Amino acid sequence: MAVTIRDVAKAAGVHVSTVSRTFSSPHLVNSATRERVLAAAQRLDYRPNRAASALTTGRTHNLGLIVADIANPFFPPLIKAAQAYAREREYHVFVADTDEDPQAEEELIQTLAKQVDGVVLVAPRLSNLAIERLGMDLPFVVVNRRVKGLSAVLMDIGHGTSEAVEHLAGLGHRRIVLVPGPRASWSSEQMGRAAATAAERLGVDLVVTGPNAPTEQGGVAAAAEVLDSGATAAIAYNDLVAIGVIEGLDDRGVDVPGQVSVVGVDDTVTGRLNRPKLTTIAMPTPAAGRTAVDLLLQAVAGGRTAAQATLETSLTVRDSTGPAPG
Amino acid sequence: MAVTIRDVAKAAGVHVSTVSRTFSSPHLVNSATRERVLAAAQRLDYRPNRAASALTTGRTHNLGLIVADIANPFFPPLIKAAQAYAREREYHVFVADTDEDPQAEEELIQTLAKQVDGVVLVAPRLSNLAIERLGMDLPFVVVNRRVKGLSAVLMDIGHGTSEAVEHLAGLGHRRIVLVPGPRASWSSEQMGRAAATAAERLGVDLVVTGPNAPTEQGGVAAAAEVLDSGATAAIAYNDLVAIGVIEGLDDRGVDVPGQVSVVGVDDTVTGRLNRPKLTTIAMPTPAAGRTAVDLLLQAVAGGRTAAQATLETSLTVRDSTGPAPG
DNA sequence: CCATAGACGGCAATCGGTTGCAGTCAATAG
DNA sequence: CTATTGACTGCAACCGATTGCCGTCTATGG
Repeated sequence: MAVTIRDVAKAAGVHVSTVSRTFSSPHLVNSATRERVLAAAQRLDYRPNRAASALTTGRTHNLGLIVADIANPFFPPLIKAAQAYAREREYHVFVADTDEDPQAEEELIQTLAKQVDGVVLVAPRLSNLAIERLGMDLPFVVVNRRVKGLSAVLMDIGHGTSEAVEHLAGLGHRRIVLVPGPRASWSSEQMGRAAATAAERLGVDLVVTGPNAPTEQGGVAAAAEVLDSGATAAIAYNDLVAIGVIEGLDDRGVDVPGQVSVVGVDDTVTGRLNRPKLTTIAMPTPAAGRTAVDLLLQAVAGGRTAAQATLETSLTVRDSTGPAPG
Repeated sequence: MAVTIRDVAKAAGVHVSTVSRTFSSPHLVNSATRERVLAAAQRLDYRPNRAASALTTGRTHNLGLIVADIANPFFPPLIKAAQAYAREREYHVFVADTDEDPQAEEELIQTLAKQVDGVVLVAPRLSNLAIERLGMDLPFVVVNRRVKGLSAVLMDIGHGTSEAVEHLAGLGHRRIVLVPGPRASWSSEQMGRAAATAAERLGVDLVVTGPNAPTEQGGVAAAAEVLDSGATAAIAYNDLVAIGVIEGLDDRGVDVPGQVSVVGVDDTVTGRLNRPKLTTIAMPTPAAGRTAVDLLLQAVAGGRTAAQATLETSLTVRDSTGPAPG
């Protein structure tokens, strides 16, 4: 039914192995022969059967991309970029979603393992130990996490956080409250550290609340704490939390940015379109997606090199921050 | 290296064909034998190689899901649901993104064709003819489009649109402006028709502007036309456009919903978190994703049955609509 | 003019499962 | 007691592409 390598071989008057070589190692076949084969392939609209080649070579030309929640606005730009970049390199991407469940994550990896050449894990929920173990069988790249022996892409929230603190201090804020995410989050930690350093350097007070759910509700709930802290500016774990905080403050009749300034993290569409437009620490998610695929393909092709890439973040100032009141 | 069917056969003391049958047609093997095989498989942590089975059966157990733009907030919930539903049925999903380019779409389908059992096309940009042609080789399901001979999932925007018009008329608006999307959009057409019918029935004026880009910018640009129309309420092509319209009106000092009411379409997070919270026609995107996969698997398993599923939309009232001024 | 290296391309085994066919064995009918 | 049937299970030929090995042919050096 479908056109196979044999049909092409017959049409070009050569052996199947020659056809195979024309595609996988062209330098091994005489250019005249090659032309003939390519012409026949073209004419018959031949397309190699990847399953067959996967069987012999062990390379599927597929990658897995595992995220916590596709619908969380943080992920789509990363998925989009990773997928486009992979496609340019003749790889297809399975996208899967764990619904934030570590066990689902592990099962997913297991079933995916045989069908992909490698997997990108974005902000995995699994324990390091589990990931290391899985990493022995299959190349992995982790994003926003550090796991011994695996390549990693880290979005360094530290720099952006410092910028945010400087920005707020520059606007006259003397007391800033940090509204972190879930307790175990790597980026929450990074933010805390960077904010503390910057605050000390600039002589402003830093208060930390939380932990909070990384959602709008989490932000709404945190609004009370923000007010109690006596701070005039808040840096939230991500844009959703920031929006929640703004909403919670609004419910209490507190104006943003008039009375309290709020900074988000991620630079999602949602934040960009929010009103007031969110000042936010932009995460280079498309670059992270591309870099992750890049490192993964290196690991697939090359050897056990565990490379690290650190991507910078920076502050994007919009309308949710303003001069300190008074 | 990896555990194969032969290892399991050896461990269980049976022939490979028996192992194969224990998995693919259990009823053909004696239950005692089956137990033994399963135990051995379990012990060795055997996982079938899908590439191998794809080679003989022609079934890859993979599906393709093609959307215009992963980062457009309309798609992620659909992708998420489709993927989860497919996984329950032991299918994996390749997600790919055409960047709104019909040619990329066609190429993508071509390269994907050999590696999937079927493809879901969401709001394809290709011509019907091209899709029909491709559909001869591979099962397809189209979402929000009708193509002869193919299964389709339609989100009937008509009902939601009528509700929106009724809602606005009930609030005293006598003149409503429709802010449609791109000229060729199927749903724009549906909306136009439904809005006209409802408006006539209720005796309110309906003005149509556009066409507009389906983005925030498109909405901002359309704000002037909205004002010129003299309408006190607008129904936009989607949430992004609605947000743009609100922003454009705000720039001109027009209050929403005080002076003009605005209704969006899609019910995206972005709209939900907008301020004012968007009144919107909710699209059942997760259900559409599931239904599409469902119909696709039917087409894959069964025959050439072209089923149609129509999903209803309905109005979700929030804060961007209010009583007509005056 | 002959030996030899190098370039090319054919041969066939192989990857891991699947499946039509046939053989074995015990139970049942006659 | 024998023929027949049905339930299992083994055998081996595939699926489509890859690749190590080897033979052939030509060009080149001595």
